[in-house]
Amino acid sequence: MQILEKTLSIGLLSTQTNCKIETIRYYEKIGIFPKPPRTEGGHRIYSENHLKRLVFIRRGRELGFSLEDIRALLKLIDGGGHTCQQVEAITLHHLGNIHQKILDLKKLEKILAKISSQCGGKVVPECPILDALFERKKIKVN
Amino acid sequence: MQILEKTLSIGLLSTQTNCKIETIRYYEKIGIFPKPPRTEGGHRIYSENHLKRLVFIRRGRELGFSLEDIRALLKLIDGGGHTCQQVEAITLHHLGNIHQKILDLKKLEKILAKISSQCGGKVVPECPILDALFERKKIKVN
DNA sequence: TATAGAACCTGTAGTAACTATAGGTTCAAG
DNA sequence: CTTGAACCTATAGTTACTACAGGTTCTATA
Repeated sequence: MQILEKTLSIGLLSTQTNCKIETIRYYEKIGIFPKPPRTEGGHRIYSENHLKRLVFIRRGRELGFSLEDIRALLKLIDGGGHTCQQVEAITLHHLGNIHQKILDLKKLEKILAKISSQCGGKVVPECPILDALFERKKIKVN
Repeated sequence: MQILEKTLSIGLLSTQTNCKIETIRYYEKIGIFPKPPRTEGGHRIYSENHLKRLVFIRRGRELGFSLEDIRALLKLIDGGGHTCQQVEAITLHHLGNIHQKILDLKKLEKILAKISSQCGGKVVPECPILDALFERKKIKVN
């Protein structure tokens, strides 16, 4: 009884993971994705394990983790003896970043909305937005 | 009666605008900031007008405008016959982008917070965060 | 089995908005 | 006149890909 493992060409892996072929090769080049075996002619042959790992990477990217974050997570996984707390730490750090970014953007939104609302639509060079941009000091938001 | 205009070295311009020297030279290279006259030895000499324009660019960047947005705004200004509405259009477009980004990040925050909250701190490879990352389908957020 | 063309290969350059470095020149103060 | 701070150019690095160009291999059909 022979065990036949399912294999995938790079094109198939690409469509299954929604990850462009160039990106897969890029991941391989920067060492976040393992080099697969090749056919005689040099085409890459992937296994189910490769697929799983690429899904992990793409999912992490979707969730806004940097490739370095993901590299760290994969290292934990590969190491084997990882704690859930170690993983949580990376995640919480990332969450903090996201939260800060949201705050910054909200502030920005307020400022822009404020100066934009003063816009009268004049034809002459009298524009509160431009004035605000020429101002060196920051605009106060309440 | 002689008119003496105030001039600035690149270092002074840099400190006054909080913009690194390299960045100033970069802006010049990509054509968003005008080439200034030089001393005999080749050092750049800036005027008050340069200062004003650089403040404008930096302020725009602080507000999250892309350099291309800023280029467009400057073109309007330089053209002279710009409408406040044209300026508003660019701003509103930018505001839309910001708003979308906030929504995306909030969604992300929710997902991450959710999977992270399930974390028990186990030592063994049983971690809801990693499980979530290995999942191909998206996590539902209420 | 021959062949056409789809799929793959490598290597390089481009994207945004800077930052950093190397190796050299000019300026200003003492 | 000398010293060293400030300046100069040109190039490469950053993040996470994407997009070529120019060539080779695989596979399906006649």
